[in-house]
Amino acid sequence: MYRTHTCGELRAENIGTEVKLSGWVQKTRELGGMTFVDIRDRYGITQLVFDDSKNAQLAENAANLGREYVINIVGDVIERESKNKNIPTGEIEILVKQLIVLNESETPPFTIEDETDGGDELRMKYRYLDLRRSPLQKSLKLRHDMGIAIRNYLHKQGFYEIETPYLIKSTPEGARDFVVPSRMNENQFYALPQSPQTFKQLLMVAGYDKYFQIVKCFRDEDLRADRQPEFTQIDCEMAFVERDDILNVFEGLTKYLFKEVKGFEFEGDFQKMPYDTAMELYGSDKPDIRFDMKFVELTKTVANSGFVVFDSAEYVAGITAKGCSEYTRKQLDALTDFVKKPQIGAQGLVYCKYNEDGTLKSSVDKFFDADALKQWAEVMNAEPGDLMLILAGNKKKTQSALCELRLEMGKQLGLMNRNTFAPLWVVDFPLLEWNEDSKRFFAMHHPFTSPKPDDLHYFDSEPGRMKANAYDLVINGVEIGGGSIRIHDKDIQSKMFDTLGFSKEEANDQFGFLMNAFKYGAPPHGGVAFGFDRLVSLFAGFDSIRDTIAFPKNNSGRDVMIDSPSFIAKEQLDELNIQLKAKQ
RNA sequence: GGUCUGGUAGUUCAGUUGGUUAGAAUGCCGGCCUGUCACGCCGGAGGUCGCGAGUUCGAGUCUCGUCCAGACCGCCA
Repeated sequence: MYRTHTCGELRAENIGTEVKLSGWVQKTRELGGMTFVDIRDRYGITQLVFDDSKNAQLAENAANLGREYVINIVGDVIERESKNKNIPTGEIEILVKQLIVLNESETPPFTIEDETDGGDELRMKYRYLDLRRSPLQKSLKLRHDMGIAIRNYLHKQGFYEIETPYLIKSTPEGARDFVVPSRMNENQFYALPQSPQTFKQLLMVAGYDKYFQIVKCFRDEDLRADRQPEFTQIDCEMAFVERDDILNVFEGLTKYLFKEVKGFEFEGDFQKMPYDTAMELYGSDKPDIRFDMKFVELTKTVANSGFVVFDSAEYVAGITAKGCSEYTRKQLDALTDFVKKPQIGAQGLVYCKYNEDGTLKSSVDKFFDADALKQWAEVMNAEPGDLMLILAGNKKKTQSALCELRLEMGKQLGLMNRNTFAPLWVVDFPLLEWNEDSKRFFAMHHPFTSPKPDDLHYFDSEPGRMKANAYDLVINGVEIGGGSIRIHDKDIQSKMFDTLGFSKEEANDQFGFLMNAFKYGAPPHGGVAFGFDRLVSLFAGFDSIRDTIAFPKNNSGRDVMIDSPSFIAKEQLDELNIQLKAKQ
């Protein structure tokens, strides 16, 4: 037996008992005749004490312990002479009688402490050491707790967790597939699933009308702080439901998680906002509604002034930053530089200060007199003390630039509190997106998404006008997940493939199994998938999802600890009948 | 595919206009220290300035290339 207790549980009431502990050496503090050693496991830290005058050999052995040695001790719990109120075990210490070194350790390349001195690169290379640190252990515990809560909730609601295969079939739509060669089927490849989409629909056809799975998905696309090549979804599907049945269940799940795991309760129902409204008011399909600062369109208000930037613009809109009329020239220049960054892409920024004394000062006074500016203020709901920031140009680009500016102002004004949670459902997405390069429509969500029934008649006349019965859950400007009511009618599905430019043969080749299934009584169904990693990082207050994952990959999709991906032996390639091509 | 930022001691960083032997903190090693808990004090070791070219009398510093890491744009149904 290695231990009678963990390193985090001994308290004053244990004084006088003999205990056995195992753990890692956090730190040794030698004070001449006396040595203190902190022993750590995932439950906490306990102080060991060695007294030279009582056992000189033992004290010397203790003094020779290095950081991260794995040790096993037997000793008596005693009351500390000087207590430490900062840690739960601070009232007691262990007077050690026996010390066994279970394993020595090299000095780790960074300190195993809450605030480590290690940089990201090093921490990733030695991830198993990084994972010893308490913030990471808390993060993985949070992830575990959330997983359990999700399973409990959905189980109680009558859902079955059903596994679906990882080795599936490559399909042309959507993200790039990760591909796996098949040895037994020469020159053929499996693909790893981008999501279990078609399988969960087949489970609906099979009559498992409430399905879920906490499941890995794989997409071979470029990465970001909140994107990994393999990530985890809470994947769900229900049959005999309409949109609001699904929203209710998963709004319920979201509220349950916040309450169980964070002790946070939402008031009332989540807002439902049509996509068009989200774009108009926030310039984004995932608006951060922790703060207001909505867009106000000014295209008509500012028309025909002689200011060519506005006059020639398809779209002019602005936001009102409360209490910012005192912004200095330097701050305004910085905002202008911000919107002109290539990533933001605006040509310039027009501002108008509504001064405390009621006067108005804009960067375009040459073209607009006081009355005109007053009218801006009225339309934009600005009051003395406020600052109006206005962008103009192509509608789509200007909306997205103004969205970035709004978020930047929210950041500068401290309106994006990590402990505030503002959820909403964005609904009624466009069904299709026109792609200019390939001159064809793409499904905005995926090709199995049902059009809104009222829009079905546009299929032949104006497909681009159709709205989808699709929805996203957005919290604090993060897309937590989304879903849709699916097409369950083989004729509509076939029409959808037509519109997406699939020939009958292609559709049959790629998705024939689904169309076939739909011939045998497919129930109306729909579902949702939440990004589990993102949800955990939102709960943990992280900017990146990486520290919610035990072994994440870096920016380039590499695991720097195991050094993957890697080359494989020629024999392996031969067996797979694969020949590598030299890079051009 | 693109834009930007960074790479100097085990680690985190500083390093001026291109100029003597590249510094600090921390960690590590040795010594002292009986109530520390960021222990303290004294001493010591520790450097391919990412890599390769170039400019120069002289490059950590300037130029070009390249590799690595991070953030973002494109991309991610």
